[in-house]
Amino acid sequence: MTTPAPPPVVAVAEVFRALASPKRLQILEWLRDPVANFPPQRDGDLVDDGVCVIFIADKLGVTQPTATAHLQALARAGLVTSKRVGQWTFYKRHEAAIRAFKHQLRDEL
Amino acid sequence: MTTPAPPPVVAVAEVFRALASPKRLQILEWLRDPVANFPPQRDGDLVDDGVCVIFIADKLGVTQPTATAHLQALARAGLVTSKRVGQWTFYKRHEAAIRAFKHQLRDEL
DNA sequence: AAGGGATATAGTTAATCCGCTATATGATGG
DNA sequence: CCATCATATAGCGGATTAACTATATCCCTT
Repeated sequence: MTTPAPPPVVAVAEVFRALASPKRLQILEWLRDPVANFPPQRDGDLVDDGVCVIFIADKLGVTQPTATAHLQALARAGLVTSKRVGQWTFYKRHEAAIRAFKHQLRDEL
Repeated sequence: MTTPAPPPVVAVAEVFRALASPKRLQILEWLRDPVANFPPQRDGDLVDDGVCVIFIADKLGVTQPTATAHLQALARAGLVTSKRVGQWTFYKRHEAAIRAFKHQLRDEL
């Protein structure tokens, strides 16, 4: 499952819902600097492609399906994108969407 | 129950949780301009004191206890303050806390 | 083509959330 | 005081969430 780059139109409340979880906030924070927070990856660049699910699951201390669910929630909110490369799915921050969300808050909150 | 003015120290995730609800977002938006959004109030100034629970419940289309629960959630997150005056409890936005939260997001999100 | 590895999905359980009704509390006004 | 009004709390049912295990799918490698 690969999430396209253009930020999906998502209700503000749904973005907040995605952010209303310490685990998901933790993921977003780690993804700000993947090289510093995750081991080297063979088949994809940590920065350009993103981080594979298992690294995130391990570091979060949850099983792989649970990590997948968290990452999909973030993707539905448009905060991360996913990129399938072979058998891996790499997730990374969708910086443009995050920036757009912050600007929206500046006006609407 | 009156909430004191100084913004309580609240985990970011809890603020997001409070914001992850269309009804609560609606309340916050209405409270940006109480005079435009609510009828005149006899025993308290809409702007200075805040808006009473029943006005908000009616406009939200929920019962009074449900509105109280939403308002308490917002208060726990530090986004609104409450002020008891006689038999009324007036709620209004805690602008300083909201501003502080937005600044925090600018750095941390 | 077969085995194995990475991810996704299905299904379960416990916990939390959201709405309601009923009731308690607290203040006001005859 | 007593009735009433505004708010808070208690308690309940239905819906969602978060975690898990088990399994399916998909892709690579041999």
